[in-house]
Amino acid sequence: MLLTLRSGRLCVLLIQHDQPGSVAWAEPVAPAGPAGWLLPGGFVDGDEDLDAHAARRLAAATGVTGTGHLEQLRTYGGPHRDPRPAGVSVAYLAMLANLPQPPPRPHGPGGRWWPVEDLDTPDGPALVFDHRRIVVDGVERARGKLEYTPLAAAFCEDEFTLADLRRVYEAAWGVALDPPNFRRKVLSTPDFVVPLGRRALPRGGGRPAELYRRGAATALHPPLLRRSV
Amino acid sequence: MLLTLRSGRLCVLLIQHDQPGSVAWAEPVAPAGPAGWLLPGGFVDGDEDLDAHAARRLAAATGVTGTGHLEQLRTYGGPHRDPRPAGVSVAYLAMLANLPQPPPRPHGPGGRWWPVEDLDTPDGPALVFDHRRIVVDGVERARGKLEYTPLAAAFCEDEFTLADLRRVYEAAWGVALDPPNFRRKVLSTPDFVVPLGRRALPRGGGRPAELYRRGAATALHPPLLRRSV
DNA sequence: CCAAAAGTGTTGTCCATACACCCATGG
DNA sequence: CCATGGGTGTATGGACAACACTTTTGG
Repeated sequence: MLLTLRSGRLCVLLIQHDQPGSVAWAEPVAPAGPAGWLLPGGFVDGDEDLDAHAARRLAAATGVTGTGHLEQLRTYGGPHRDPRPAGVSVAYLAMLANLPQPPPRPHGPGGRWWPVEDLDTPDGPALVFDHRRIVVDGVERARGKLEYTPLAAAFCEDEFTLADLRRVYEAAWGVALDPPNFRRKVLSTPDFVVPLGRRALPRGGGRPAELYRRGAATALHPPLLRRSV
Repeated sequence: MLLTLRSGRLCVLLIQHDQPGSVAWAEPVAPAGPAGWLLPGGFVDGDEDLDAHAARRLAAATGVTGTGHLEQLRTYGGPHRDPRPAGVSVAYLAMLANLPQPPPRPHGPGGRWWPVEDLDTPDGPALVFDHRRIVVDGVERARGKLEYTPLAAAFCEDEFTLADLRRVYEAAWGVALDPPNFRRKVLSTPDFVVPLGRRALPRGGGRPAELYRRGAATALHPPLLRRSV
């Protein structure tokens, strides 16, 4: 399951489920079930480490290697989940910087980025099998992890401004954050970001922002809590 | 993977791995590898929901049904993890109130509760395969979830005092908490605990404590953060 | 000069910590 | 009466939200 930020909205990559064939990084099932959208996925050959397998797939699919973030989400299993041979699905969650436009589709069913907020609207995609549940779990995981890990940087390019980082939180949480306070909070969290001493190119009015890259922290102390209740 | 609190210490249930046979709730592998300790586990028959399967196993193993907490931890897979036929292991994590003494062992290899703090000491158990990694992951998951979920109540009996609850945090985190402040924090978190209006039996000096049961909250707002840094 | 975005300063409020103190029980 | 543990009150310090203000760019 791939998450990214596009036009200030948190988006998930879905594959149209209505024709046979496969794309470079996805092996959707043959069109036995109802039409709809599903998550890209495939099968493990059996004797490979799960994390390594997922990383290899992700790299093959997107070309992204060093950047972003990839982690295991959860394992879904049991009967009545999809018409494939009974078994379990180990879902992985990837967070990536804005990929170049719609993803490549050499041949086979089309894929596109869907804003997660559109999933439950009439115009949104209908997810087949238990994939809606997986997407909900993944989005909730990402939203939660933004609070206490430096995950937000995975949604940014290697060099980013604090406004870029703030927009990740705003998009994922659907809130507006106060820029001055956000800046102080991030800079006061040790090893969250590292200043590069350079500035971004100005773009249409406004003072150019300083550039940062991700720091070495694996957890945020203190966490950056979302205003709840 | 079963966690509980025994004598104020966080403990994990391990099975001795040195003789064939099986116990009611565990099916350890035949003694092909080195001697040591492993987590109880078994095999899924294929067509059952993973969560339901884990819950059924847990109930069969301990007799515990309504209380405690059970959740999926992570899936571990790939080669070189253990001599069993290649495949993946879906680890589940259960948190339970103090079970009656060492767990039952009708026949087969022995099991016992090990304090997690002893795992890396010379006197501690040597874990085989990748089970040490699983235990570390599970303990860390439990420690983290105490902060932002009402998980601590799962380690207590159905009716408990705030001191019982506090001792869960103290054991899991290895810190001492200030009883007055802990009390205020818990009571000010909506739906964390519900007062019963009764008191526990006094036990050897000291004022009897009020009794509580778990509330309906699924997440703590605000979280009960451990003092870090 | 004006608008827009980045960044700094300031202040009031809230909350957690630390600790003094009171309550209820057993010996 | 004392020791022990449960429960309440309270002052102080730190953190954060809100917002005024300065800086630096494009038009």
